[in-house]
Amino acid sequence: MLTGVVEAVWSVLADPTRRSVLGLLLDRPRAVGELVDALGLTQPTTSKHLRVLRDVGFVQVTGDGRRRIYSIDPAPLAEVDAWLDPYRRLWAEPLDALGRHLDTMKERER
Amino acid sequence: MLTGVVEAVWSVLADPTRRSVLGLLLDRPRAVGELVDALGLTQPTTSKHLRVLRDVGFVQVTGDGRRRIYSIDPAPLAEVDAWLDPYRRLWAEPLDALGRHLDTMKERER
DNA sequence: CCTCTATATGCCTTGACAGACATATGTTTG
DNA sequence: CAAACATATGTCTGTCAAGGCATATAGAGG
Repeated sequence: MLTGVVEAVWSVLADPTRRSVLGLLLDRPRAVGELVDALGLTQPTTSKHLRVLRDVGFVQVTGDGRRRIYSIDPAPLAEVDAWLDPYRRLWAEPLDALGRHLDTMKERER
Repeated sequence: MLTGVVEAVWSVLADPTRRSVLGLLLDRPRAVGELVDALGLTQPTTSKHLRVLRDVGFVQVTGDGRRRIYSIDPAPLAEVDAWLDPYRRLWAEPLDALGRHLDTMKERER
């Protein structure tokens, strides 16, 4: 429950390349070379993104000989899901929420 | 459904200050001054964050005289929720998903 | 052991962005 | 309308990170 990690989760997801990697790994685990081809980036650049993803716990790596197979780890995404939770009522019962907002605005004085 | 907007949603949420703003507005709509006090930032800096949030649709502003009351708009958050959807099975049925992953790994040949 | 292949790391450049300060815009009140 | 208040915008600076290239590490095969 390190607070710095929570912050990191969002910055990891802020990058579209890394979200693409997660999309590819959602399909199935993949070796680095596959990801390089799919992303159209350099191998070093790809490896660096994988490093970031690994550090924050989005992916796990299992060594298959000289290849490294990366697979997804859902824990950080579950954290995002949890963060979203208190906001869900806003689109779950939109009319109700709107009414509550208007009431709150009237109640304001300061 | 502009693709650039989807990208923007994540970069908006990448900033902890802006996530704090959303948290404050989840409680109730607030004027800029309130947010300045709560965040401990300069008023211009706060206004710039609000500008970003507004541009991407996270907040709406309603003018109450010289004050500007900001309230939350859940649409972009719902987009994040939708993005998360395909990943949810990973922590909804973890054992099942793990088994499927292992199977997929064996299936790999290249 | 030397080479080839697969992946990782170091260094560098460039661009984006958060924050501060100064200032502009707009609104209320006297 | 002038002054005070609330908010917005412009400009500058420092930081950080993404991407490329060069290079280091590590396993596989001859």
